[in-house]
Amino acid sequence: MPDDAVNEAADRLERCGHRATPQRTAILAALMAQRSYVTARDLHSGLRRVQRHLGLATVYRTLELLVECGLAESFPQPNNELRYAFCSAQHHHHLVCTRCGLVAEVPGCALEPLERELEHQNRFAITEHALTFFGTCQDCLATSA
Amino acid sequence: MPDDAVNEAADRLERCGHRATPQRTAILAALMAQRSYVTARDLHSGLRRVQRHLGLATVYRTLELLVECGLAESFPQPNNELRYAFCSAQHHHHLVCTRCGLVAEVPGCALEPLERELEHQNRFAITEHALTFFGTCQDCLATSA
DNA sequence: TTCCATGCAAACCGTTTGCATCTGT
DNA sequence: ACAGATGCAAACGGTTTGCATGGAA
Repeated sequence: MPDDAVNEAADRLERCGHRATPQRTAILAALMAQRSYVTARDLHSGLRRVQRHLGLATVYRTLELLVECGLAESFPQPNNELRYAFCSAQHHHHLVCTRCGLVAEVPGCALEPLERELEHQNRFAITEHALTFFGTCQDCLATSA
Repeated sequence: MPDDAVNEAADRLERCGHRATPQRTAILAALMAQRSYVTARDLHSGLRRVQRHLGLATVYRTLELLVECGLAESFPQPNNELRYAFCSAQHHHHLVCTRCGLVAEVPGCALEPLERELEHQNRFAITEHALTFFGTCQDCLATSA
């Protein structure tokens, strides 16, 4: 992950009124370096190699902050844990590989006509939606072939 | 909720190789009677009025069973709890009212052309997707007006 | 009789909170 | 000096599990 991308994200954190401390920057960089969505514990154990006294609570608090600032998204799992992925600020959907956990962003949205139709049919004022595609990524397809 | 709908669901449970015990049928009927998605505890405290010794663990185990048989869907919440809703066996999406929690099914799917396009663009074999719309239902719209 | 299902309580585990300490401004 | 941030450990809360009992085939 290039440093300037991390710096840009750290700037956004400050613009939201929060300090970009070394811990937070490290957590942010670690999250941005992931290919798949991860748990707080994943990040914590990875980062402990570098920052020996990093607290797990700090990781949780930072991830919550990142979500609040639109820098991360949380994916509640069926087994009751939260996985996090760095994400861009604009609207997007996700492709999740069910084999390796890779999460890719799909920019843009082609759902608006459908939303208008549903609103009319159901008398429902739609304000947001969540769309995630599950499947197998290119690498995993290659591995299994 | 009409009895025959409950019976039909109970039959499916048996076809999946599980007994339709009085507890399970009661939990199923209670779930089917909900307008919104509920927690295991919600169902448990509601049902205790009728079945005084119903165990919370039985509710959890039954809900897991219903999901397994395609009779219910679980909605992991950001605050780390699971909410459940009865659902039909065929593919559908959901409309969730963020004010009252109502969950409505939207039958059918208009996403297949989009999926084909994404598969091609991203070299990703899509096997499923989850689509939920959030907004305000008719009743809540009326109340706020 | 055998196997599945239940109720109860204890264990589990991811997450949150309290609090003393530390750090940058 | 002050407000925000951190680390540690304890508390929390939803969910799962162990186990003895109960019930249907």
